[in-house]
Amino acid sequence: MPDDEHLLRTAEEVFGWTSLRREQLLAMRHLLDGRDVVVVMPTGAGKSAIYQVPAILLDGPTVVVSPLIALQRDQVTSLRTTGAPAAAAINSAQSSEDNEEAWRAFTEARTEYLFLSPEQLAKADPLHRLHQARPSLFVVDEAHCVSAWGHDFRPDYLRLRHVIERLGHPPVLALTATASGPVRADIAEHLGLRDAAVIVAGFDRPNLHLAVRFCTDDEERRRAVTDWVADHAGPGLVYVPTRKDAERYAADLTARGVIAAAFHAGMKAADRRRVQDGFMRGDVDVVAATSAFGMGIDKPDVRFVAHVATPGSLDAYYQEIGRAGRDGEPARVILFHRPEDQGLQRFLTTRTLDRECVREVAAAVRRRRAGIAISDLVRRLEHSRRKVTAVVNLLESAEIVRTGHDRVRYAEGAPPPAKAVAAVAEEARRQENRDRSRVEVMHQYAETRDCRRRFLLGYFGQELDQPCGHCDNCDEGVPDDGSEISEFPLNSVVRHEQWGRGTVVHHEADRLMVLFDDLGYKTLSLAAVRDTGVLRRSG
DNA sequence: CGCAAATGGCATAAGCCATTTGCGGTGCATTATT
Repeated sequence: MPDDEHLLRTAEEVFGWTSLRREQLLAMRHLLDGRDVVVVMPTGAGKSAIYQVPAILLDGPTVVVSPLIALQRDQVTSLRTTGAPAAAAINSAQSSEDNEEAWRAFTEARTEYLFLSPEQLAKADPLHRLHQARPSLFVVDEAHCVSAWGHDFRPDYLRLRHVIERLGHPPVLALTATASGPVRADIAEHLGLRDAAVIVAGFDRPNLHLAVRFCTDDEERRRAVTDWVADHAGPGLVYVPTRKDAERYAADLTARGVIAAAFHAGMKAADRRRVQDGFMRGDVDVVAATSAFGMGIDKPDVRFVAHVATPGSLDAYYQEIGRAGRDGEPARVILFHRPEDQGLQRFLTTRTLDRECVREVAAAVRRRRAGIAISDLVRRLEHSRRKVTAVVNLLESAEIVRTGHDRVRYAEGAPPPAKAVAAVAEEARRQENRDRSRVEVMHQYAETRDCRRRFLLGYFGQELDQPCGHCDNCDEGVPDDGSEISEFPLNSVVRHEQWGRGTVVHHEADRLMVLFDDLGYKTLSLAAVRDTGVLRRSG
């Protein structure tokens, strides 16, 4: 029987789905063929189905890496309402008895879907048990976390490629709702995907009206935001840059008669749950939140998402505004912008490299000819696990060390530890520059006079040849000054004499924005480019 | 980098100004104490 029929029949018999979307079917077919797949698809479009169905047809259990325990729980619960085989999660929120029982069921092949954090997979024992169960499918859910968090906050995300290799590289599926070109490449690279099929559904959300309001000082902005929110029907979200602002905006809004609550990672778990449940039920109308709020929130009727200050990248911004208007009804997206906000983002993207720690890790690895496990490094050195892991990751991308299936070894011919520090610092600097350039693009979105949707979609590699007619700049009338720059069309590959290879991502008046492979995003003046001839098309 | 809180200097004293200092976002897992 052909794959499609198998898939469709399983989808209907087990899950009750009478049809599958073209992209879903395509991704599933690749997985059955043993191919790695990256899928970028909006929330609610049925991303989970892409692994849930083939999991049943493939002989062996499915491992799902999920960033939040709450998400793991949601997935297990939702699978249990279907006719699918057993699902379980293993994490620190469960008792060790429950975890042990889950492992037993899994290794005895009584469980089809197992949900885990990347941190679980960084431990030797869980990895060993996983290996024994011979999983036939490896899924990374919310895969943008690999790129967004793996480089510093949750470095075990960058260790997943070794986990995948250890498991014999079963077909890997990376799922996310938001990923620009470089983020997709980052995901594929750091998961060690081989010739992955990349399936990207459209990014456009035409029902969202996009706007930016410029504010000169903080007090003016507070008034503008509270006025605006009080004037607009919820449910809505107000994203703020700090925990303190979350509290303050929630209080200000409450004083204005809005049923509002704060949400940030500094709150007690019980309070967070209360706010989230209240928002889902409709008891809380507006949540003033830091970036902690949102993953796993799938509320269809969010009528607005307002931002106090720009987040660190358009990727993050798109992720956050994507929570508006999922029901397809009109929703408003507005950014209350102050150029000074960039300061915080610059601070947050600054990587303070502990050179001494790098030297110690490098030296410790080098002493062990046979290699050393990260957990042993942590035991020997006076640094946190997170820090040691992040340093190993940096050493690895600077090609000072290599990782086998469980140990880190010094690379043959690599410079000694004292010199390795410089190479690592260089690598860290490159990453910082890329992050900074993304902060800069976010800033340019806020200041653009072009159609905002065109800017946003261009960033994600999707061309919009007409102004959208549904953003503040279009409402004002986008100057039609031939922003087509014919010699460097959108998405064309270019080469700069100093900066190397890049891709054109945006045109505006007499400027073009190019994403360089090594440097990140840069804005170039067309006049200067024409005069000097430093930029050429290449392919 | 930008902002707010803390500190310090002035000196009839209290409070005002200038300067310095500290802080700023995401979660997992683990472990020692109530």
